[in-house]
Amino acid sequence: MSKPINDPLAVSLFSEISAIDHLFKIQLSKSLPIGMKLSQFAILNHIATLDGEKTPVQLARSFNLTKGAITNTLTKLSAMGYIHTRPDWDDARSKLISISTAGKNARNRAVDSIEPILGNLMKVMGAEKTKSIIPFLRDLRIILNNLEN
Amino acid sequence: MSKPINDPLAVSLFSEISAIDHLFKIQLSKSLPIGMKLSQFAILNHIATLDGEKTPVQLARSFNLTKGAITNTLTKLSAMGYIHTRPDWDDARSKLISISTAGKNARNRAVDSIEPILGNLMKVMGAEKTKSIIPFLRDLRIILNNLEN
DNA sequence: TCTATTTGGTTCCATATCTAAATTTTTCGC
DNA sequence: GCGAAAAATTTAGATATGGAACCAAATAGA
Repeated sequence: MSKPINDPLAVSLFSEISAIDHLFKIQLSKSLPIGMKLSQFAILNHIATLDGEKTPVQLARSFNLTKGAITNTLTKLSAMGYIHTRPDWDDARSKLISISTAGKNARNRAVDSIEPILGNLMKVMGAEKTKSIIPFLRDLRIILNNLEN
Repeated sequence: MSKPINDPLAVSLFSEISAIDHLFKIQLSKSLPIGMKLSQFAILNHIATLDGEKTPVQLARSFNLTKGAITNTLTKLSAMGYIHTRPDWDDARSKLISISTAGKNARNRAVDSIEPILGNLMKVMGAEKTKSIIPFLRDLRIILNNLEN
């Protein structure tokens, strides 16, 4: 027999996460240098913190986006001079993306700009408490990421 | 003096939340009845769980969207017969939105369809653990929601 | 080796959202 | 009553993203 549980706990969890994500993105988008969009910052920030080279396909996997979407965003980042591109000498089909000095500066400007908000949030929420939450979120993200498509 | 902290904890927190939100929405969108979109389900689910009437402006505030965006989505929900609309007898400028039987059915179909995923997630993550996380998320959501615009 | 398949990337098109601003109608404070 | 504010709609347009078709290069296998 069917047994619809309709888990209110899961609904609460994802409702809160969805709301937080939405609200934070609103704040973040206000902090970006003019001309830079959220999708662009996400990739720029990812490359900046990883501090290495990434191929478009790797980025597509990291962000769970299609190759076309990544191509689109990388084209814009390149037009703004925020990234460098070089061939992959081991695989002529591929290319490697790295962040430029201008890209680092733009990224840092954005991060500095939201820093007050982040700092205040951490102060209110508590660093220890926050730190204890992250593993849960990471596990959840990994499980979701491994679901069959 | 300026003291850029560049809080890696906050970066981790919002990175994970963003990834979770994105991944979950992918799964959810696959579970929706054909023709129903994510933005429509979000509103439908909101009205269904609240089990009352809402004005477009209230919905716009709940979801942090513009009135235009809500009008757009409500028009589509109405065209599909998922919601009812009636005048607000106390304020002729306003109107009240409620969910229809067809809307409830469609919403329940969607929820039933993701139920296996949700159930499995809760089993893996642990109901108690999840329950202990929610207050943190709710607080964070409230703080973000109260930030100056 | 030759062929079939897979993979990295790009392009093009469709569509989902959403914002912003202008507009209409109604309400409300004074 | 009047002017300001609020509810809802309309319109125009920006953005992001998926999906499919396509090319070129790599790779597996017979």
